Amino acid sequence: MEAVPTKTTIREVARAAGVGIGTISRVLNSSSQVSRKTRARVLDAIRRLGFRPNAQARRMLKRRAEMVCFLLSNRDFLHPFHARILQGVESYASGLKQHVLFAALHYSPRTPPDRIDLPPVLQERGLIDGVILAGTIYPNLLRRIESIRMPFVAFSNNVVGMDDEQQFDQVGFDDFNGTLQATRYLIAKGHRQIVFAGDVSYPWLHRRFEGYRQGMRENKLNPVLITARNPLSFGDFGQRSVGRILSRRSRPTAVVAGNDEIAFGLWRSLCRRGVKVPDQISLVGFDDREEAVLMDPPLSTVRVDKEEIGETCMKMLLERLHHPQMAFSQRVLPTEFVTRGTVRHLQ
Amino acid sequence: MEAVPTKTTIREVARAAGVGIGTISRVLNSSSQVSRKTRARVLDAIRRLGFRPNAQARRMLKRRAEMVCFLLSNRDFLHPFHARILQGVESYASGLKQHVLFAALHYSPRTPPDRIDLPPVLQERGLIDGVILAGTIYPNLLRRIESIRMPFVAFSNNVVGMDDEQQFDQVGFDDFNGTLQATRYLIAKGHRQIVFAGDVSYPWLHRRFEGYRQGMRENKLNPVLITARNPLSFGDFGQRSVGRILSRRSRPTAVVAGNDEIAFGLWRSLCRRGVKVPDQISLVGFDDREEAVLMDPPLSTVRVDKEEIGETCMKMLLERLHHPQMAFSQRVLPTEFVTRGTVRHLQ
DNA sequence: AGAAGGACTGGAACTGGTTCCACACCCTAA
DNA sequence: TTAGGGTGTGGAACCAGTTCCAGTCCTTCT
Repeated sequence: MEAVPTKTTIREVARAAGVGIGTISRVLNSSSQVSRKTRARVLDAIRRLGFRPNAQARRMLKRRAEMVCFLLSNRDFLHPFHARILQGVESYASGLKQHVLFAALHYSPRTPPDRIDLPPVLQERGLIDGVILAGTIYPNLLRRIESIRMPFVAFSNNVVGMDDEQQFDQVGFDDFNGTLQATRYLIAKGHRQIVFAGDVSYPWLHRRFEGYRQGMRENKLNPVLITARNPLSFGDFGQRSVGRILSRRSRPTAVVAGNDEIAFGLWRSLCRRGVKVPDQISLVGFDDREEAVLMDPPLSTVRVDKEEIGETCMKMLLERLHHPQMAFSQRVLPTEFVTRGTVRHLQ
Repeated sequence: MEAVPTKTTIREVARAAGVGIGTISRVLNSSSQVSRKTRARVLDAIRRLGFRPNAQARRMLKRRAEMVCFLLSNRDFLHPFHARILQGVESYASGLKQHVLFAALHYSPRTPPDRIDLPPVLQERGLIDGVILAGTIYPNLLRRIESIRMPFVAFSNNVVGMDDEQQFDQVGFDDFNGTLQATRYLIAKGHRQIVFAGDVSYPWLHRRFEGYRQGMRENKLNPVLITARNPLSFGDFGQRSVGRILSRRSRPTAVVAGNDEIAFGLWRSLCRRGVKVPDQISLVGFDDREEAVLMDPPLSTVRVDKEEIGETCMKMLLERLHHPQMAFSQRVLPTEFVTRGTVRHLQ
């Protein structure tokens, strides 16, 4: 930590150690053979001069930025779900001496691909090796990223409007089996009148609804979908749906909410009407957001390992970078129903 | 978007446009004079060849990475507060074509500075121009960052254990005036028995307590501090404090919570005991986290503009980079009490 | 007409690493 | 004794930009 000259180059180190520049490079990359004596001399010179190699120069030659971009689309803030994915990406990346650039983007699903104004990171060449797409992803963005030949991996649960099985690397979690498990659990606890609350125009909520439906069907029960028109938000949707749920002829004993925000909205509205959860009605959510534990009683919900999603995205992107010709892969991570306090055992 | 040759250099563009390489560079940097005709020819060649300049090469020459690191310390997850600061940093940065690298770090306040294992980003030279420190900051980390001569700006509210007015660039918000305003508001609404709940061994909670105390004193009221031993978390602290608050001889009519998490814990425990907020007791928080609006009734609290903190950090860091010799500056951003539903007008 | 000045342009030199070829040296085998 | 192979080393060439100096050309002034 003594007087560190602002810049030292390998040439100066070479002079100080009385060796050639190639040798310095070899020592730095701890690769090919350098004799024990020479290596020691070089390391000593490096220490004396406080030399730190210039990362930019190496990157230029290596044609690797050792950096990926985490691109969050169409979210006005980095909410806990995506924040944890980012955290997963970063912690895995830093172990491999890879860096993670954070960028945000707002675009409309109707903008033509080549008119999407990508963040500066993606406009320059060589700055990053690849992109991890998070947030809501529409086909035009994917096409745009493809057009600049940027390798990418998408967090697939929020992909919207992809006609058929479009081919790209993706990582997601299992919406279908999450609600299937939750529904089976409710049925095992004696529930028969179970409704699903959620706007199924969102593909991920639709998949969750399908899981619920499967659970109902395999038990010869009648699936019921509750939707509201023009909700302001998921929470608002939950609050508005309560009336329609309670007023059904045969009153449901349990609700499968499309996500935790909806569950929260339902719960709040139920509280206000004096309907006790879980005594009078049971409730399960999906996502296991922080709020799930804040509710009283804490919400039984479907857990998703967000860090693992991030880690898997990063892992897959690195594979893609090393094998550009590799076939596309799609990982679906398992989800797990967690029992807390909002489901009552009937009978 | 036709066939884009993987790599094109300015020399090829120069050849295609029939000009010299210097001219290409001048056009790219839109700086010095290039005749209208030449510029058009060059731009056309760039478009035809699908040329995108190599960012690494420019960075190397310019000796600027145009990149800063957002370093989050000692948080096991990027919670909404810091996530929004990051978002503020990024949105301001991207307007200036600066990039933001996300990195996390865990360290103990007792590790000697030179033993702190910095993330890879900070170990290489030239990768980033400076650092924005967020999360909990102890003196040893600051010393470490100084020792590698890395310009930095710290988000100062969570700085812990800085003996005297140590000199460095910092941005924070006004803890003192936040609770002062909140306390004055409560007093204006007729409250006299007001207590403060929070563990004041955290410097920021201590400052908030001082603001509360000031508010009480200037109205000749007696400040009361409620603390609990060994809480697991702020939420837990809130829950545990309720007993001590309610059992006071002259029962308080209002509680100033050290932060929203404590307020949430208090509220929950009050609900359980059947004590109505705000009918039987008023409650105010601090931070304006998302949860504040989820509570029922929504929490009156002190708002902090997190995006603005991020933006100011970035702005200050850029100034520091342009004027390395400039005197250190400390910005304190204002806070604002927001009225929602948890304060009752007495009398 | 000639000089002076400004606008524009070409390209060599440069940045700070990596790569690779040539070469020195030593040891062993023929 | 000489050829041959392996190990270790020096440094030119390179990457893809920027910088800057010198030179051309065209005005404008004297």
